[in-house]
Amino acid sequence: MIKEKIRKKIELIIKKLINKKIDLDIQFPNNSNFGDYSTAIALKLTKIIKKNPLEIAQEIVKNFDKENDVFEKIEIIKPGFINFWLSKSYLANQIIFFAENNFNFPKYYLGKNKKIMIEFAHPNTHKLFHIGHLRNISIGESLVRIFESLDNKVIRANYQGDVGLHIAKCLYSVKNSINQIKNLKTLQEKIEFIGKMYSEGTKAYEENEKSKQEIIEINKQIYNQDKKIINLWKKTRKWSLDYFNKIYKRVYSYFNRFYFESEMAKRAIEISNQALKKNILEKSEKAIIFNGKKYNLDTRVFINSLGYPTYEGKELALAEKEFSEFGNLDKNIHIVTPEQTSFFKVTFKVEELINAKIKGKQYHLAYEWVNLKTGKMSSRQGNIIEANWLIDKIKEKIIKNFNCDEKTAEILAVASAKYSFLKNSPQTIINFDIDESIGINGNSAPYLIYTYVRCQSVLKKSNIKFTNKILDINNLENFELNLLRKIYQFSEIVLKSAENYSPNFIANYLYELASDYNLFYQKYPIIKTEEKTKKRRILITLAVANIIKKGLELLGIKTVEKM
RNA sequence: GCCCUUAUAGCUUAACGGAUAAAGCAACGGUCUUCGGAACCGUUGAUGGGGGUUCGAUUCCCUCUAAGGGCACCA
Repeated sequence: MIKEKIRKKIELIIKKLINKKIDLDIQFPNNSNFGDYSTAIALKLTKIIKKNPLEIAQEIVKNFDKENDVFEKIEIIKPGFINFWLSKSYLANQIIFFAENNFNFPKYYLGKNKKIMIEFAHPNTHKLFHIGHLRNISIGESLVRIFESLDNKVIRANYQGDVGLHIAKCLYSVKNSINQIKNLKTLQEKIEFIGKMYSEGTKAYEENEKSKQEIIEINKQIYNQDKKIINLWKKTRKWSLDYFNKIYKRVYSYFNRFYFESEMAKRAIEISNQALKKNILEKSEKAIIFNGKKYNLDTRVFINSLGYPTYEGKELALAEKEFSEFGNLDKNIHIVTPEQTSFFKVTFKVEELINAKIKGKQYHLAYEWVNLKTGKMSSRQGNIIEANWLIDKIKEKIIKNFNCDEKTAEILAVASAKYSFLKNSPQTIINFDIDESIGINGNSAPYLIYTYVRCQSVLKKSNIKFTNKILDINNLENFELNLLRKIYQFSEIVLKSAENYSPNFIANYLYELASDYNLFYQKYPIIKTEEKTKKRRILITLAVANIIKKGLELLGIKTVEKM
């Protein structure tokens, strides 16, 4: 990585100047007039070295070994920026790698075992898989692929809630409508049925004291795997899981390990009691709690006064399994909404008090909600947007607007939905509007895929056989040079996405790359030009196509060859 | 009451303490005898208010306003 190279060289120079280590920022400037890499280190050093920043910059540049071939020039600009320009020949060589589908991804590990777990999706059974889950699974799937591309072993985990009051509410209503079950034919009908049962159960719970008591009783029965409810629970639970599996398949995800809340209860109680003996947890009003005051954290209940484990208690059992089933993990990334921040701070603390080895390895990636412009989604209000429904809707729109076949429309619809979530940072709340939010023009997946298809078409028509791939850098147009410089950045953008747990850097990079290519395509002939130029432009086209395909793959998005 | 987020153009969003705040949608105007027009170009338009730190703040700190979330037996 050239970035690291520059960093090390400057660090050495600075060490000689002031004998101190300094935080160096080296970046891709957002304006291409400022070179391929840029640093403001001279400006920062003015405090330490009492000199004019321009003088400091000159001192650094004077001692910087340019290695002839790699750097073309190094400029010092106005207040004290140092801008590095890569040479055309160096860029040309790099582009050949991309044209050969060799992306030179750096290795980036979150620890010495090179093994991480990403825990994502986690829908609750007996409920719909909605667009919030779709955002979650899109982010999770993408991060898995990004970390794998940087040479990590990634374990895909999914923690699904299959016990709890929401299920008791649902089953309460199911019991009252038990004779309807035999009329349910398709999986879709079954899912709609339990959805309806859930909202009826919720209503009964709130409006009728007797129903409420019954639901609480059912909840206990589920925990105890009571014969009175177990078969109905198993049956309806299976419907949900089948439905989830269909969705996972539809969006190209799979998991190495499904965890279920129902498998945690017993162990949760044991671990909590052990922690109680060690004074990590304490007893209060018949419950077992963690007193967070000492650590400036919230106080939370792990075992309730009836002796049942809460979500917190079960999390201890989950962590134990996760950290023991796959060898030594370096990091466990939980992709969960921010309202759980307090919950995770507390459970992480308790877990590391129980087992010091876990310390620092748990990470809560707080991704935000998808809200509706009309308000927050809530199953009680019945304004949930289901993931499948959304994808179907986009699919219809694509078929209507572009007149393409069903198979292509399916790929484009899934791509559009995922991309529209992934192009945003995970930490921003998305205010969702069905017509505006899922783009099929502009900065959208179909635009990227279209660009890819266009490249493929050019490549097919060009009909060039390369004996050896050499990119001729004579008479380079500025548009081409800009493209070379953009192409060059790909591997480092992937690294940046990993470092920040943010697939959106890749998404936005791909969009810029595709825009640059389309502009170039518009302005210059690729095939209808003299031989050397043609070969060069074909190589650029090949590199762009490969990067779009690979980049989308890292986002968990499929491409098509024709559309 | 205490704690945590968030506030960027009409709307939805980008921006790693840096250089002229970047796009899409919407609106308006243009490019077409094309290597795929699902494209390309142009115009209008923004950092909630007030302080501070810094050579430099959308980014860090304080404060006000507004919105969201969390703080013992829900998940």
